[in-house]
Amino acid sequence: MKETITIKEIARRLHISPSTVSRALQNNPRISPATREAVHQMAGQLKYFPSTTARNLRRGKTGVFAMVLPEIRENFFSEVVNGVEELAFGHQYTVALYQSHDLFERERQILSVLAANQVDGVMLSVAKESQQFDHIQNLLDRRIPVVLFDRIPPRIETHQVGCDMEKGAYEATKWLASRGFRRIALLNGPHPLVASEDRYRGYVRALLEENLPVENALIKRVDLTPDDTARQMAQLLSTPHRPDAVLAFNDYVALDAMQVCRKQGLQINADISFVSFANLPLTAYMDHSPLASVEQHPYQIGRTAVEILLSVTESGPDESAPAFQRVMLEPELVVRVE
Amino acid sequence: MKETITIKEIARRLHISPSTVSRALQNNPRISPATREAVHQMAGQLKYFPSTTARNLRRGKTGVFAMVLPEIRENFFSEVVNGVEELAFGHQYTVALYQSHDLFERERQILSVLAANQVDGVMLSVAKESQQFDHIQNLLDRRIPVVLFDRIPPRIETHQVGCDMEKGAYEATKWLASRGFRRIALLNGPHPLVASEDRYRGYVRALLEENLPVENALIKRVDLTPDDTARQMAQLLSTPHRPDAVLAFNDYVALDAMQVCRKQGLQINADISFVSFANLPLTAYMDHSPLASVEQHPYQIGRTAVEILLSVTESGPDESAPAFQRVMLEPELVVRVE
DNA sequence: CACGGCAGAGCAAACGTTTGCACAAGGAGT
DNA sequence: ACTCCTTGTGCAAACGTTTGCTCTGCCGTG
Repeated sequence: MKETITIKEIARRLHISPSTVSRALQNNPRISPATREAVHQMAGQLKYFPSTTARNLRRGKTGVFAMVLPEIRENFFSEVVNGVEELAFGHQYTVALYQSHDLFERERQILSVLAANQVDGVMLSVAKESQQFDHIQNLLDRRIPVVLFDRIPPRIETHQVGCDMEKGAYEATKWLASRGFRRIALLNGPHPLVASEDRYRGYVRALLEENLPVENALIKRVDLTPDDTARQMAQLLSTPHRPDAVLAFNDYVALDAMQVCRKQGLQINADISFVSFANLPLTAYMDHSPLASVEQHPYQIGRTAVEILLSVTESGPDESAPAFQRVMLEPELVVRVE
Repeated sequence: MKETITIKEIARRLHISPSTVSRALQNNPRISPATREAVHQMAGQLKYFPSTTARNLRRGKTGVFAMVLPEIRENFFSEVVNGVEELAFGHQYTVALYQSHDLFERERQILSVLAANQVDGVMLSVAKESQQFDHIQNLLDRRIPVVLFDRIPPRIETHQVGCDMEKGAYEATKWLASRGFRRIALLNGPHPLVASEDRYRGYVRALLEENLPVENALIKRVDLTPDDTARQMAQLLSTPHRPDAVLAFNDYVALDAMQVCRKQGLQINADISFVSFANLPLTAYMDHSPLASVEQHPYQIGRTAVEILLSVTESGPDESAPAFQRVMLEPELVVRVE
């Protein structure tokens, strides 16, 4: 009973042509104020909504930005999405969400769907499994703009936005040193992640500057599962001189590690202290949270990613200047008041 | 240089008609195996991907389910999204994400965009501000299926999926009573939310069953902001006989309330205990978490919402039987080991 | 009076698919 | 030899917009 009402319908009722209606709705100056007004009124009266699909087909755009990330439930990522949605919605773009669950195969599948759907842009944080990146190149070959964020694989020529974790690790380590800690351990992330290397470099740079020794026994890598974190932390504690402070890959790792310490009877922030990355809001509620955390500004990362996509989509398609944008946000060391 | 390659292109190269190509790609039995094979091969070779936009226009579908919720960063909601994405992706649907930030006006805006975009289905958890629901009815009038989840407003004739919070509150309260607590307070949510009423009824029912008095002084409503929670909790503590246990609207409220108690020198789980809703994973890391929490199975809620949408979209459009589905999941009281 | 220009509006093609119907050729049944 | 299916394919319209071009008056200028 409810016929979808189109531009043609409006035209029919007003005894004018569809093209005139279209132009009137776009406030094209070539249409007389009188007709324009009439069209707008009729459109309102009939509750006309333009068909986005038809428009997309005509314009060769979909109005969709895709967001591909490992796990939406991780606070960091949902905060990124928060920023993305905010800005994208303001510019009439739809945000399509996809989770890789940190699985390479799933990531590949997702990107191939995106290629088919011809989205206008993709924001991607790669799965920790991913070691090979043809699937990304594939999108680029199809002229779909890609912004890599946070987890940025090497050697892909495209836009990126991240937070300078080398600096974050450096500052965190320096801060620990300035508070008198001498045996600072690093509970780092898995190897494939560039973010792990960044943290490592910052950590080492700070230690050297502070004339503290860099000891292999104090540096562990975890695969980001709670089990492995527990294992590695236990190892740290079993060394002859156990660390008096730990720089953890992120808050989740820190929390898991702290559990281990507690179980071994250590008092957090007294016997051993933690600093980590991410600044989870919930740690504020804890009795013994990490002393400090490196804020990565995920909301801002999300906004920036969208800004980049908007700038390449809205402006001319090519400009013959590829000019990939690479934004590196400044981290911020947030010290908790104890 | 990279021409988008279409069905016509394949047709041209094979000297057949576009319609034949289209049918061949759909494995239509009317096409001979030979041509079908040739088409598939050519498609693969040219890396052909069908234009989803064109197809959608033709079919009058978009292949998009929209997800509208207050805040993605709230663990409960991101867990729902997790379930939604999982199932939707498996059925080749795109999940479009929108946040209302608990603002009615924003919610209205979003739903009107969705009406225009002609999404194939909407999953909605209303903003806590929303008191009036014409915007939802609007979608329904446009024949867009709507599934309301978690925050379900009254008097809207459409699909719903929620978790029985009356029962959850009842069991939580009974459990507290069984542990010997006698002055059990309720830190409830805001009035407009049906969920608040459900909790209230369950709470009262349990108290009556246990022959405990229902005291207005022990029942407070918060607007879900930390400030207000702090205010209401302080009031609870200032009553002559302060409560020995608190049933909180959700974990966030519980955590904020616990902060207040701590500041007043009360020992959590000794002087005063908490039970709440949501079962945030992070509370597991806390030294003093709520004693128990009512798990609402958000992941399952998400899956169920998508199942409903799939059932109404995939099957015939109308069947002349409106038959709205209403699913009520069983909550689960999760008791923490201390 | 002729001509150029301009304002306002319409025609029709295009975007890439899908699909009802028509069509051709061949084989089988009468 | 005639019709009548069957099988495989093509024609063309449709989905709802957008947009380059054309067309018709009309006004002002020379």
